[in-house]
Amino acid sequence: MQRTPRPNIYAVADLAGVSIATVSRVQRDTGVVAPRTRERVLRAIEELGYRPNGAGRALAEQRTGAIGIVFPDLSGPYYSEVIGGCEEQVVLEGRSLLILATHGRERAAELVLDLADRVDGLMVMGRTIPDEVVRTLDRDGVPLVLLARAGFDGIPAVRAENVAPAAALTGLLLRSGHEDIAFLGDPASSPDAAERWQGYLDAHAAARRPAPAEPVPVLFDEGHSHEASTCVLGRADRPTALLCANDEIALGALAAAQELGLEVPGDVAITGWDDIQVARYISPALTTVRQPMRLLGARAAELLFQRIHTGVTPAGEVLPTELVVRASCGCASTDGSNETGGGVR
Amino acid sequence: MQRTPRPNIYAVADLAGVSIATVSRVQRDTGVVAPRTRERVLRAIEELGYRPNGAGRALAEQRTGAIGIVFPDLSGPYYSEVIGGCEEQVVLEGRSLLILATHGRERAAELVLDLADRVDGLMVMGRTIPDEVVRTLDRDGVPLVLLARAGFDGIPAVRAENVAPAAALTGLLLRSGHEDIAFLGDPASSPDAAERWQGYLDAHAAARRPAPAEPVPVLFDEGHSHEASTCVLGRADRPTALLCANDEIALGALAAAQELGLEVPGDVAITGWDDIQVARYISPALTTVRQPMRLLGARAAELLFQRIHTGVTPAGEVLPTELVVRASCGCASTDGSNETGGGVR
DNA sequence: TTGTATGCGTTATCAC
DNA sequence: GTGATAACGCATACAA
Repeated sequence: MQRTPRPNIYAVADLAGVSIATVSRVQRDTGVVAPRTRERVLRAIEELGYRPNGAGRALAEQRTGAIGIVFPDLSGPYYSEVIGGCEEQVVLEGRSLLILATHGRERAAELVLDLADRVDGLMVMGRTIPDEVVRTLDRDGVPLVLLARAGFDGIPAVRAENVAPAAALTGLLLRSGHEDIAFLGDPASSPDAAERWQGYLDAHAAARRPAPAEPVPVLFDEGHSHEASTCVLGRADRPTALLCANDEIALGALAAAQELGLEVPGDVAITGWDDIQVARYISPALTTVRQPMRLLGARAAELLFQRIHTGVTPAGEVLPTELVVRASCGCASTDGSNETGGGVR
Repeated sequence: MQRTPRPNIYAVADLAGVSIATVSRVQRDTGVVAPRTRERVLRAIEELGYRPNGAGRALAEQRTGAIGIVFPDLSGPYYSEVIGGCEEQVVLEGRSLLILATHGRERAAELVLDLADRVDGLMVMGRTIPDEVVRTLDRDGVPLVLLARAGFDGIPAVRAENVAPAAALTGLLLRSGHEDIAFLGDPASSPDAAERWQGYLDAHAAARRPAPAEPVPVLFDEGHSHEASTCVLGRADRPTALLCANDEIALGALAAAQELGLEVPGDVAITGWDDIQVARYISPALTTVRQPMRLLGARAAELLFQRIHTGVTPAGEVLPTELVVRASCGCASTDGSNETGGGVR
């Protein structure tokens, strides 16, 4: 295997009979070059198939041309949608997107710090890394935008509203006569779950209902939810409604309910969050809260670029969500679909 | 905003009272350093919060520590699963993953070439870029692995079997008495679609059935399929079965059928491909071909690393798929689920 | 055990 | 218009 070394700027300069400065000028279309010289250089570039080395350029320009995004993991439609929205903006900017999933590893912080040194800016989702690490990066001058969580220390964040729609959804269930609503999700695992739990509490307080039970701490995972739900719904004093922190959890709960011979929503009402594709196809169709996942990624990227370009730190954003009432909660309006909550806050 | 420049290796060396060589040695844990010196250097690194600059390192090491993956787009569970499998391997290797979606842009080739100069190797899916560009990259010495397509010019590829399971699925429909099976998918749009169409043809030939109609060229998109399916199923001489090139297409077809008041599978049988999450939740449950999406990404990454490390070009791989027979095709066995096709070829 | 010096491939600032 | 040449930040052969 004859490793023909990739031609560098010197090879082009030699072939064209000019200096590397001129090659660079032609290549980047900066500065003035005589038409005939330009022609020669272009021919040489073409002939050698020259393309500037990324590392060399990055070093000289003091920018990598890439930005990074960090997730806890990549499973499920949510992350892929966010990535999609982000990627689109990134390409529009003529940059590249580096993605990293920490999978709850011990080394997570280390991996993120490493990534930070290969990009011009970073988007970090939820609690993938400790706040302390985020602060370190911020102080180091790495442009940062947080995702799906509140900002802090002046670091901007893009997120979707949680508390208000969670309260609205809970209120809907309460008004339908449910007195024992269980919350499935782990407030400690993500800011999203925490805020939805808060909304659940708020609704109970607003309705002057007794303080409800503790949350059932399940991960955003169908399998895990299936287990936990089987346990919760198997009890004699089982709840009459499950407010699930996302759709995957709701799916697991739905499966558990059906296996236990429980009718949904007759015996137990179930709601989710995100409005993933399955939500409207499953039977009964899932009542849920739709959040603009693509937009979440897109806006985060836009804010990041704004920050990189102007140097000023933009304010964060809270994107509106939409309550989607379907059959699974037993409170469906006549047409089985309803919208509310858009623009709250 | 006081832009404190990030400390470089010289700053650390100064503070520790050593040369940059020693700092590098300590930092990379290469070479021998006196315990006391090491201690001083580590303290300096800690104090300054030093982390080596990616571009500088990449330039000196002649490797970026990143690899890239190129997709046509990022929508749907398929791509996100492939990325997930890939990302896992990449992190295991201590590298970063760059992703790029071409979205059928004119500039696609340009974007990919640009990406190629920022990574140590590239994975390219299907027909995202012309073969000619792939060849250029290969000749330039960029380690390449193709995804979801056949290899060529000695470039390795990882893909899942298509022809055999498509033929098996078609055969199943033929044996169930279907005489007019339409193929929904565009063989020209992707190698996967092309091979599935080929399997469809093979099955007809093997059964000595008349040459079937031309494929209905719909994209891998639910909405687009919905339109096309409405048209196809609205005809008086509508087909009695639809072999859809993937599950999204099948979903669109299913919706169209139901809107037209057609029973599935009674009036029209429908099959998909991929076995995405919705497939088993929708009603009727979708008969489909499960392909190991995560594994596809993971194996491609592994092959790429093998290539990068050893320099030898590994052979490509064809991963087994699994026929999942559910209700939508009307040929379900007693338990409504069946498996076959694994390991064919 | 440590330091010096060179190279990695660009960009950009000066002279000319 | 064009060409030397100095950064850019790091790794490493070679000296000491």
